[in-house]
Amino acid sequence: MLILLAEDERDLAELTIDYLASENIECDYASDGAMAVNLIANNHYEVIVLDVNMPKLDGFKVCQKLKNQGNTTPIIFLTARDNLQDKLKGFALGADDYLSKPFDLEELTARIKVLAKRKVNMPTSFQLDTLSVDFKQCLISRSQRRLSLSKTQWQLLNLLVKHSPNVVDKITIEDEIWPDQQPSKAMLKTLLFRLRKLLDFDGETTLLHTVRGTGVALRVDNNE
Amino acid sequence: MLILLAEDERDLAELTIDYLASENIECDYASDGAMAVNLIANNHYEVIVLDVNMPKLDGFKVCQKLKNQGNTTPIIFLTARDNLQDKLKGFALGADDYLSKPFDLEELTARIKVLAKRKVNMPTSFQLDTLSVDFKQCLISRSQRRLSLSKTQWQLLNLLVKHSPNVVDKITIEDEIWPDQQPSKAMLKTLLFRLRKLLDFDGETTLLHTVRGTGVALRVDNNE
DNA sequence: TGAGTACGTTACCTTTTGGTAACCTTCTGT
DNA sequence: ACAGAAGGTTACCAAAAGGTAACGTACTCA
Repeated sequence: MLILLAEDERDLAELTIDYLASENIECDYASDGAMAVNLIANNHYEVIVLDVNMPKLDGFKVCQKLKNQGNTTPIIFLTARDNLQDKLKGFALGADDYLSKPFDLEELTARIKVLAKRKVNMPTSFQLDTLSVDFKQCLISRSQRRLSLSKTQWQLLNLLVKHSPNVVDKITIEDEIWPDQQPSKAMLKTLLFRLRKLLDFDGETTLLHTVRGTGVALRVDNNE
Repeated sequence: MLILLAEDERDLAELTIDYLASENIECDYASDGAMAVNLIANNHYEVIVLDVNMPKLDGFKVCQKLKNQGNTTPIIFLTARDNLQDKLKGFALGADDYLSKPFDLEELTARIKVLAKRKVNMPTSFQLDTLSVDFKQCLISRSQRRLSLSKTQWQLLNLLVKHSPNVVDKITIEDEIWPDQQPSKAMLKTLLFRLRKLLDFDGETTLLHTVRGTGVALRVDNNE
């Protein structure tokens, strides 16, 4: 699970990030409001933890901005002051939860998990040529024909879809699918081969294009 | 908006009810856990506020009971003790929020409103193919045939219904059903096997679909 | 107290997978 | 044109995932 932590006290942030990591919650980190807005614009977080007091843009402003953009990611505010007015302001702005510092890391974790559990959205379906994919349902078909992918194949496809029609380079793929350590170079070759066999059969247009020396792209390519 | 307040201190309860009324939140009131369970069975509340310390059945027990029945109404715990262990226990049981006494009525109001807002109104009944389920009454049948599920089976079914027709990840299921500690991996297998035996018998369409490497989905799947 | 149920565990078997090596084929720089 | 590199294809095997059955313990309820 990936969340965003926006908090200007570095020590506290570091401590928090370490603790959350041990609970399998990965953190992106912003040390001020502007950075937070930026990260949020470019990433998908399951929960956003916002310190109220931050340089550049305070937590309230960040929250307001998100809500104005129609962003519905759950937000937890952190505040140094145990100030009722602040809390109410936070809730009025659409906060989903509120913690006063000092807080227990375990409690933060519990609250993050509660919020994450109820959220849903992700890019769910994708169409390209005669290929259609629904990641939520884990359904995929090419020209009406239902296909069945293995877990790793889904991962790879997901990556390709996310970047389509751009090229995803081999390193990126390897890091994503085998985060622990490098597989033999043959592995990717084989994985790709197997996925290709499933997607690009018979008379179908080729969708999985190798870019020699770089990586792979998922797209329709009329002239080649 | 109608909520349930379960709290054994009459004075506090009265005060709270009055205040909430001024905010257009109507309260049903239970002075002990057993009464709370009773009221919940016969009414529909948008939020349930549970005191942890109550005669008959304490707040935790009430919560557990609800979750076992597949009830998903948001729950806020109240506790006299500002005790982290209690909080964590509450969250583990599926609490959505937690307030320590003494609390500000305005804060309680704010939190109630937050929870009510995002409530997704789990439909009380669900139909799919020849399967029909009524969560409120805990009734389930397939092709007119009445089935009887255990509480864990209800929990699982509830989860599956909530996500249907999407795939529910094995991890999600395990976290939901055995929040405390990881069961042996065989447990889910067996649970699923048993539920499947109940739901997908004889000539009925398969509704419980395993997605290898990922999880399970409850849906009709015509072409596979 | 005793039958019945729920549920955790273990064991066994089948199917699917993920990794590897070996061997082609195509491309590229010199 | 040729050597090497990059990529494609295949076959093989061990491990993982899943389905099924059976067993024992604990709990429930009369």
